[in-house]
Amino acid sequence: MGPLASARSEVAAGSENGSQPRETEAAGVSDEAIAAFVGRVREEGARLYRDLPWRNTRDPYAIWISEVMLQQTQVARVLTRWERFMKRFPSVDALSAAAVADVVDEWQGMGYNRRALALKRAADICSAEYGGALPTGVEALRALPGIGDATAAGITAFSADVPCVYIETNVRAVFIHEFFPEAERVTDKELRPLVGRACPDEDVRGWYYALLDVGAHLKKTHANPSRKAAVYTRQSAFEGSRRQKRAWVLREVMARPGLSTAEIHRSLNAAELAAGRDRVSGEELDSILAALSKEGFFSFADGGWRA
DNA sequence: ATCCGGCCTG
DNA sequence: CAGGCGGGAT
Repeated sequence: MGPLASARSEVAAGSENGSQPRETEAAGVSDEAIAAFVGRVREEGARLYRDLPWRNTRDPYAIWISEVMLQQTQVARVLTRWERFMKRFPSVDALSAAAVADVVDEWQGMGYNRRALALKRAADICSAEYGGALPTGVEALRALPGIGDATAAGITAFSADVPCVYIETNVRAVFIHEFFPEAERVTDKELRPLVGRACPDEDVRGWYYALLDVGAHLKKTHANPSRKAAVYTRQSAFEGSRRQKRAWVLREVMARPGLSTAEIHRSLNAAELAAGRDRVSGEELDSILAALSKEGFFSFADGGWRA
């Protein structure tokens, strides 16, 4: 029995449950249909293959960094940053030895700065507990900060070629397009058995590259099928948002360590006014500083904020 | 405006 | 389960 036995039997069991509304649409998919689908994706994936730099390594660390960067950041931007990051922090131990501020600094421009903190924390754990290597297996990876189901499976598939259920937006797009064409809302719980059944025992890495490439292509030629995923949510506007101010405050403190709250408030208001927006209340700035401080980006000492 | 090879917290 | 979290490319 391979590691996906549970996913496979889940489907077998699910097919006897006629009360689920979508059984007729997807869970009743035959093994032959899955095999045909796999063949088509493999074929189209070969034509659409993207030779991305992080695909030319099996180093779990390098792949981990790429997977975290690719969490909600598009390939085109990661392409401009992955090698630079790898050069500056070439290994788990190098990342662990670095200062938090340097990791956050390197991350600037990637978005979702929390990922940099999680990366650094996970590196510390790996350095201390796993001798500077990443743990193996989805479970152990999943336990590290910043690594969820998708990233754990991605690292496992791409570095170890071990069968696993890797579900992210491109994979969702392909499976929804193929198996849930009429559905309005598809949950990962519904996708998981199918993704598990489709995953091969060998060349897992090639299989998921094909899925990613076909999914990315699908979104260019069709309305994004991932929009029908239950987890799909649209984000509120960035311009003028708290998130924008928060990112601005972090950059400001990184650039000019030791700033007082009042000084940050003054320059933030200047920036907001220059952008044609209202002043920011002291309460909002305090709240932002408290959040950034609590999350570990920086702290207050000697009258100023610094990383 | 849309959306990105998601994760974490309440 | 909902909401917060970046910022650039198209």
